[in-house]
Amino acid sequence: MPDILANLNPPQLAAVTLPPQHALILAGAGSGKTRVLTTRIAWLISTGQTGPHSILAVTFTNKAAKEMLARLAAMLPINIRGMWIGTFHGLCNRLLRAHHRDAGLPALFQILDSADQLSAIKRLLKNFNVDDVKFPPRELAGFINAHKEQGIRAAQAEAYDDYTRRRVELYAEYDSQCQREGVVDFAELLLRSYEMLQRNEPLRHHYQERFRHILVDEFQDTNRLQYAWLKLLSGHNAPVSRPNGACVFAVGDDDQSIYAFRGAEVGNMRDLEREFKVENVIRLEQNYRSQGNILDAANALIKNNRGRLGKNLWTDAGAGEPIRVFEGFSDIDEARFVVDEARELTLDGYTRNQIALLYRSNAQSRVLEHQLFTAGVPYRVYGGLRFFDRQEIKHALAYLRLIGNPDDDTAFTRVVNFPTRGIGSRSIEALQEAAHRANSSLYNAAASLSGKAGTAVGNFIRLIETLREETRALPLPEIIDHLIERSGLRQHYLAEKEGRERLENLDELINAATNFLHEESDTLAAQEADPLASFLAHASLEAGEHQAGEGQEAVQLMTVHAAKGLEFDAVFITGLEHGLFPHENAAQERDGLEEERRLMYVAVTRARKRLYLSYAQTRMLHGQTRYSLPSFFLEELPEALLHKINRAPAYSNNAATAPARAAVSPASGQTSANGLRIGQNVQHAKFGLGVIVSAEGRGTEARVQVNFGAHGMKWLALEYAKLAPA
DNA sequence: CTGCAGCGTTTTTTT
DNA sequence: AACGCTGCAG
Repeated sequence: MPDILANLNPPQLAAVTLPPQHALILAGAGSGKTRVLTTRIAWLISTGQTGPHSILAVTFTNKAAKEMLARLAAMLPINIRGMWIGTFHGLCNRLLRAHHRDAGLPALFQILDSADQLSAIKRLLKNFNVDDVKFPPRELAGFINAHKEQGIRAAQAEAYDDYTRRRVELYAEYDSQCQREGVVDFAELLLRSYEMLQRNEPLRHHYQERFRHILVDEFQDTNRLQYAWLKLLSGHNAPVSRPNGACVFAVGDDDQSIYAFRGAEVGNMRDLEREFKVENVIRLEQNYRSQGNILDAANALIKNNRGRLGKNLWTDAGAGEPIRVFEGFSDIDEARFVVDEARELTLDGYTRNQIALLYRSNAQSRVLEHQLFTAGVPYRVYGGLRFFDRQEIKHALAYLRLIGNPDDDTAFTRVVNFPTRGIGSRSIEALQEAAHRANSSLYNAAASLSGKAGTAVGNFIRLIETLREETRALPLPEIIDHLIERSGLRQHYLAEKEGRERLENLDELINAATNFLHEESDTLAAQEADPLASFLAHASLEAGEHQAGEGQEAVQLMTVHAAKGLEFDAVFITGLEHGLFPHENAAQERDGLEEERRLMYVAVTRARKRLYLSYAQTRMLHGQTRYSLPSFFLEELPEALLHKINRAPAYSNNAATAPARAAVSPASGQTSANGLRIGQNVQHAKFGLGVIVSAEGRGTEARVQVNFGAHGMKWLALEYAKLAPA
């Protein structure tokens, strides 16, 4: 056996070889967190302290789970099949499949992704004649999910006003609709399995006794419910010495908590320490990733946050290069710089895979993509529209879902008239009416209402019945192939102008099913007897990393969120503008700016050798040109670490032009007599530094709109306000 | 019932 | 700029 403990530093070694007890590992960026986690598992098993059967490891993404599995396979000579390694959602799915009866679910229950959930809610509102302006579906979805993530059912939800009372009612109705349809949303997977274990003592004991070691990655991103779930499963109230109950080994970094917006509670780290009586928190502070300047910048930045658990990363790599800062005239100009620079890097020996272009929001990728495309640089965009989110895929899967579970109204409404077969909104409303009255699914209503052939609805029911019959004995990929054909999907996209890519995606779906059968039969122990159900779960829970050109060397584009856990030789953080990064919406949220800062911290710490920070004076946003100030995060970095890059003015003469105004000239034009132009930085006695965003009127009427960053957006009369160009 | 044109709204991040 | 929804003509 290779010495798996070789080359661990002292704190890493201490963490890996900790005797059986609850543990909290505070692991800074690039400190070897994943390595510690996997080595811990390997050590527990290879020293004979425990078997694979007794391990439960939770990660946040499927990718992380896969990577852990791969590393373990390399470290351990044994079969790793018995281990439960996966995301919270994946593991809960597994639990619920195995005990669907105890959980009160049908064997083939299906999983709603966020889009499905939204359409289920829209349907609900329609059924109950609820005004969807007063109760926006998105908001209601957020309300429901937030409650579930705190472990609160509608029955316990607090209704502090009439409006909320109504929302709570709708929450309850939504849950019964899901129950009737045999579907489960993301949060429900967790809450349902939590309640099942809580209610069912034998089952709970079974798993408490089985899992001796529960290991959690990215612990700072767990929500209340996930914490409670871990607590329950570990039987933490029992003393550790007792024969049942597991040791919880949690690894996290409070400075990298960037999912508070969806219910993550950094406070879970403190709670774990207190409630699980963690005796000594182990800190991993040596960073093996970034060079000194980059790390210094990250440390300086994150110091501005309050209430940290405290940690200071260090490296024994040299200082390395300075951090390069670029100010672009426009977003296009910025993108050009980034692409030029990225090309230079490849000439200097950087491989394209090792160059990442990061941004705060997905919309920003467009300009970068355009420049990359123009320059002929291969690139790959992560996130955005996922494979399983594409409409053609969702349509095909909806047919598959209906075959497995006719009560799935979400699937039903999606494809009942796609491709169009003469079932319009009128018929669907009638169906909904009937289903509502009979308290049955749309499918049942349709079947009993128009049992006789000939009607459009009757034909649709017959189509599904036939599909079910014909595919009964077929392997999964052939089922999919068959239904694409028979449902008319293929025909439909064949006729559509832009349909070629969609057809390719449908073919890719068949491939995905084939691959799924091969891969999953190895790893997932094939304990889910029904391949259809498990493939559908896979489609809901997994982003679908099948993207074209995956093998090719390409520059990597992604949001900062998506970059967490990754590292690159060279990183560009783009769009460092006030209002964009930090995002303006963040100011409204509790501790929003601190979360933005952590996001920036994550971004900075992705870089190994070279880091670029860039921003633009003007940017197209929502179809309009916006003028903004540099992000104040830039000011939080020590000047000595930065190297400002200026480019020849001729290079950036393509700034977006703003319409000419009387008192204030457009950005690209000449400066007007009073020295002001749109995009001009100005100084105000009270509000400080700002930038002119727009202007109107002339003479004594002239007013300008100025963005003062933290002081907000102001309209000022030029006659009175003393604005000095800055 | 279908398809299209025009309109308003959007957008933070995602398992 | 892009998408989804509504309203209207065919």
